[in-house]
Amino acid sequence: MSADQRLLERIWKAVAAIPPGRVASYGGIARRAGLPRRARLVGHALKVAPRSLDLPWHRVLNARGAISFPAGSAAHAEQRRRLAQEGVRFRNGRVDLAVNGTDVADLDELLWRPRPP
DNA sequence: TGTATGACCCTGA
DNA sequence: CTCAGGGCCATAC
Repeated sequence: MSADQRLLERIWKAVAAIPPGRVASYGGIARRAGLPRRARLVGHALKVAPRSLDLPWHRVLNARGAISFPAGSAAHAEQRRRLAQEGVRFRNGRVDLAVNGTDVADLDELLWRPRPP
C-alpha cells in the first residue's frame, strides 16, 4: 500500500497555502497539516505530488532556512531562481529573514508572517 | 522480512 | 558554529 492519500492531500493543501514571496519549512508544513514530527513525509509528498497541482514547492525550505537540494544541482538552481523571482533574498545560502529575531524555534512564524513594511 | 535511503527536525554538548 | 544521536517513516530492493 502507498501512503495514505489523504495525508498527502493535507500536506499539498498546506503547501499551496504558502503566500508568494514567503516561505515555510518542511516541519512547519507538517505542523500546519496537523502532522507534527512528520517533516520527512512532507518531502515525500512534494516528491510524488502530481504536476497538475502546480504546487509552490519552491517555497518550502529546511529548518535552517536553506534549500535542501544539493548545491549545484539543477533542482537547487531552479528553486533559487523561482524564489528570486518572488523577491526572496538569500545570504550565505540561507534565507535573509530581514526581520528582528532569528530564533530558529520561531523560524516558521517569522518566515510565515507578512514582510515588514 | 530486513536493511538502506532520504526535498527533515530537534536537542544537547 | 559543528557534530552526534534519536526521532520519524514511506519506499525501494
